[in-house]
Amino acid sequence: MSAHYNPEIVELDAQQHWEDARSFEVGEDADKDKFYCLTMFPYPSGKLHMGHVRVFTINDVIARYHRLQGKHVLQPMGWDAFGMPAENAAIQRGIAPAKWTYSNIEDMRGQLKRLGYGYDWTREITTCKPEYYRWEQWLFTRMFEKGLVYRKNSIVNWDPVDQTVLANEQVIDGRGWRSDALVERREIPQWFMKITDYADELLDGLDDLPCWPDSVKAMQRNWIGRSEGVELSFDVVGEEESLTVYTTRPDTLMGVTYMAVAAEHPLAAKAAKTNADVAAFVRECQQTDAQEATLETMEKKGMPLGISAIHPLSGEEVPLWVANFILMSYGTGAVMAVPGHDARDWEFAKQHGLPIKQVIAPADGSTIDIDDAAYLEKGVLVNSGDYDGLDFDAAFNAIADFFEATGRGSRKVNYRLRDWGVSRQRYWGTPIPIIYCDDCGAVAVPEDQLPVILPEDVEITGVGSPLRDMPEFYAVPCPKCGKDARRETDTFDTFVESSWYFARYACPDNDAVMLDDRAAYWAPVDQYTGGIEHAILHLLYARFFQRVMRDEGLTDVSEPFTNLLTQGMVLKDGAKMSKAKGNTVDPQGLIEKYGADTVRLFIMFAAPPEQSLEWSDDGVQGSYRFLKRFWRAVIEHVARGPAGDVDASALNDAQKDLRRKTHQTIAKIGDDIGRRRSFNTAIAAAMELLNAIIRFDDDSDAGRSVKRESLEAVVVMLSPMVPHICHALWRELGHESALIDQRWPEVDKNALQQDLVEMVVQVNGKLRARISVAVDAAQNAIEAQALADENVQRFIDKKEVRKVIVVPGRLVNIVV
RNA sequence: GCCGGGGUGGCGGAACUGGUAGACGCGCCGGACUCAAAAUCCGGUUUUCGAAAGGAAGUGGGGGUUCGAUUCCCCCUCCCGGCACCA
Repeated sequence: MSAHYNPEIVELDAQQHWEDARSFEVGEDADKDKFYCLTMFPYPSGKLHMGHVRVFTINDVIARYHRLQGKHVLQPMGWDAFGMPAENAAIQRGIAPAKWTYSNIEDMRGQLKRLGYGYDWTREITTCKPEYYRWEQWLFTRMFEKGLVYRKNSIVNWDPVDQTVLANEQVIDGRGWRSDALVERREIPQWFMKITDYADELLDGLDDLPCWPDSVKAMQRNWIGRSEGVELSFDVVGEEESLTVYTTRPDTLMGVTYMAVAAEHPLAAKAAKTNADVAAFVRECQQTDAQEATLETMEKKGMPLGISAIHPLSGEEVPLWVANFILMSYGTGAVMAVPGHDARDWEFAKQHGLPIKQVIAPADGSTIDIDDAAYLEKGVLVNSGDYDGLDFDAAFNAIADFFEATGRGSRKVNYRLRDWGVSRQRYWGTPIPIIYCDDCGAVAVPEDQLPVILPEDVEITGVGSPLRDMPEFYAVPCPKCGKDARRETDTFDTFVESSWYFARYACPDNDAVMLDDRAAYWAPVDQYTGGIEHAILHLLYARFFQRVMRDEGLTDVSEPFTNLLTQGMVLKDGAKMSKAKGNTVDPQGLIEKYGADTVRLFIMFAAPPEQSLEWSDDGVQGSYRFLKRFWRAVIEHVARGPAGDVDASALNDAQKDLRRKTHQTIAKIGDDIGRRRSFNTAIAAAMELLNAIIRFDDDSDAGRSVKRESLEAVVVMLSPMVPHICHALWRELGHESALIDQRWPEVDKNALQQDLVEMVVQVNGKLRARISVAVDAAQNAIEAQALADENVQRFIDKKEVRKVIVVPGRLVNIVV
């Protein structure tokens, strides 16, 4: 083998070996300990970017590490192939979305292979193919039969010029990205999945996920937003129907001084008919996009409707307002306002001169001024008639009981989580398997007529969906009565495909059922790796779908992902890489220049996986330099002739030191990768060991055998990160069998033993000396040695020693 | 606005359970090799005072708990992710 490191030769050779040996194709073997190791599959945008390289490398390292631990590892790959970019490419370049997508997949598959990832390509999934999406159409029809899906009106971003529904991303500062027209909120009928039926289970299930990051669990908990409160109704003067509101603070009920409804609320619409100002205000509210962040950050505005509600306890009239920050989609679209004890209500009241009433006082008897700020804590009721003096719990129950007894309200558990709207008015997605019949209503497409195939040969104009202009697609007979009917032309949200693909990798070729026995073998995913940006939506939808599949009898598993790793972004010059900023780094060029191993090594070394990673071309150089040193170290060692096994009983001190370092490093790297997932420190430890090996200049038989043991350990331990060079060096070290089939080295505990240990001596917490003590030294002996130190004495300076703290093996702190 | 995360040398980062701040790498400085350069190798590198020994300061800012805080608590600030139609 060449004395010179040539990454291209080394890498293509290793990849050829893995392909010939089918190293990564796995079947189901009940006797083996399975490990299902998965990344969030990519959208086939055309070219791999550094974010992809990062997440796939992290996962490949974990997969290869577990394989070295003797696990039966499955690492599949596929394509999240439906979505907007394909339509945009079609508009801009006139290529049909399907053609563009399939060509991108070809390119990206080639790039993935060049990076040496250990995928079982026989299980590849492409979501835009009918053999994949037919099963989510089928599951949807099952959900339809069970009442788990329904149709209702909901708000979309409407571009009045392009006559098109816009994605939030296509709304820039409230205007359509292509037309520049002010976006309007518009209500259209859409399909929803009842994820709220599973709200409690999705919430409680988080407790069964000890290996998920706490931050992700916290975000999901807050997103589900379970709260316990009371739903109660206020009569409205001159209206038959009362106004229902939900509150988690019924104890503040006597502090209600006004009420507010959303612009889309029926009462606002009714007032608008007779009040031009209200009509104008409601119109103004609708001249904005539908994003929550927009609603929450815009200036809080409101207008009195000229209608009053009757306070259910006091009988007083309170004014009814319409406000731009009330969400029709959350709760009942109406709120009772308690400006004394709610920050937003307080601000709104101040702004519009509405009264502020204190009805809660601090429990400790202190006084507050409700005119300065709302008092948000729970306390004791005041100015609340019969309820005065009660604390939160007592007041909650007394008021809830009162309303339940009078039939005007009830205790209610409420969720922030809303049902999942899955309809998209787009072409490039899975057709929703529904047919509308004038007589039979919405009818699910029968199983024997699935899949509903999306026509791929279409022209995309950017105005509406082409499916709406294709009678050959939408004109169908009603499956129930046979009358002329119309097929649904909306498609699914692409989150539907990504909510179950992980299960389908087990049996991608089964055309009879959605999931089979092989899915039972592989589920759940043992390790799931993906971007933190998916912490809520994708991961929550996938957890929901897993339960829907379970309740359909397709699996016994409730939680799809056992361990979750959320990796950070790749930055350049402190900003996310983007074409617009011109700060992208193309992985392809770097692979050609340095090879895949250098890129993989740098990306794993530059930052811990959860943190954002700052790209550095100089850092890549450094990784390349390290691999060259690594190569040379092994080649030079081998060139000096054979080395036998280590005889641990016949080593000198320097040989013992290198052996100790070797076995300490084996323990550290195993812990860093296996438990801590701290790949950057694992690589640092390997670098340190290699530095020690190179410095170790001992050509005796014993010296060479110790060195060989160390080098072999480094080769095996670095192989998850840089598999190609390690494959070659393992051969170089004289092994017949391939590295991919080896096991992780074992720690020799005897090699770890040492006689002396360095301890730090502090005086009043400040470092003053280092002492070398016997490992088994008694505490008072250590104290005596520390006190005897010259510099320590200087700082004690004849002051009285009040206390000595000894932390065995670490430090002595002398307090004077 | 709300929820979650982050801020440590010139730079990326390390310090895992409250116990040596700056491992490892980059960059830079000096040296070796070379006609020269690249590559490679050796040494140095938080700031500051000092010839040195050895001090002082220091982990976004302010306060607190502790013998001891990058680590725990409170307040503030800046940056990043998510907010339901980007994926």
